[in-house]
Amino acid sequence: MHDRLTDIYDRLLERYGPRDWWPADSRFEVMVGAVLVQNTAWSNAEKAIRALSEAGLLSPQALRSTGQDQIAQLIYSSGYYNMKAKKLKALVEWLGERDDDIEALMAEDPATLREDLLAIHGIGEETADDILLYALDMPVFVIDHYTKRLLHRLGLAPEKGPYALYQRLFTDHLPPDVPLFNEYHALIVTHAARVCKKEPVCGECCLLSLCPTGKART
DNA sequence: TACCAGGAGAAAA
DNA sequence: TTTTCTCATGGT
Repeated sequence: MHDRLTDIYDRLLERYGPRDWWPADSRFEVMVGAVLVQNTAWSNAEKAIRALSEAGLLSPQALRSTGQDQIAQLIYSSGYYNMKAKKLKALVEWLGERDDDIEALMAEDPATLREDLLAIHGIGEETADDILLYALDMPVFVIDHYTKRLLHRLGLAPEKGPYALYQRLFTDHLPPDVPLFNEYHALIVTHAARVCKKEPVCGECCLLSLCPTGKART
C-alpha cells in the first residue's frame, strides 16, 4: 500500500506541481478559511475572508467583539452565511478560553486537541483536520469527499465508510510527514476539480491522463 | 436550467 | 444508529 500511495502522490505532483497550501497570511486566517470553505467553492470563501480582513476583523478578539449578524453580512459570499457566522463565533470563543494563544496549541497532543476541536460547534472531522494540518503543522491527514471518491475509483477503499477508515489508509502506510500530508491533500483537491466528476468510473486513467471516456478535463 | 463546490448539525426514521 | 433534511452563494 505504501508504494501505491507514493506512486499516486508522485503522479499527482508531477502533473500539477506544488500547490502551496494553505493560502493565508496567518494561522488564524487558515482556521477561518477552513470554516468558510465548508461545502463551498474556495473563490467564494476567499471573498468572504477578504471582506473580514478589510473590515479589520481577521483576529479572534475582533470577531468576538463583533455581532453575529454583522459577521454574517460580511461573509455573505461564502454561502450558509448565518450558519458560518455562528460557527466562527464558536471558534473564537473557544480560542478566547485559551488566551488566543495559537502557538501554544501547536505544542499540544494532536489527538487530544482534535477531540477539543470536534467539540466546537461547526467543527467536524474534516475541518478539525484542516486546522490541525494547515494551521498548526500537525501530521494529520485530511479526508474529504474527493479523497473517498479517488480511493474508491482506484479500488483502494469501499465507496462508503467512516472517516477514520480512509484516514488510516494514509496514516498507516505513510510517514507522519507534515509537508507530505499538506501537499497530498491539496493535490487530490486540485485533481478532483479537473477530472470527470460523474460515473462511469474512469479510475486509474484519471491519474494517468489517459481517460478513455474522454471526460477528463485538462 | 441544473449541478456542483476544499461540510456539519439537527431532525427523522 | 443510519439516513435525510437544511443551510445558500456563485460559477459553469
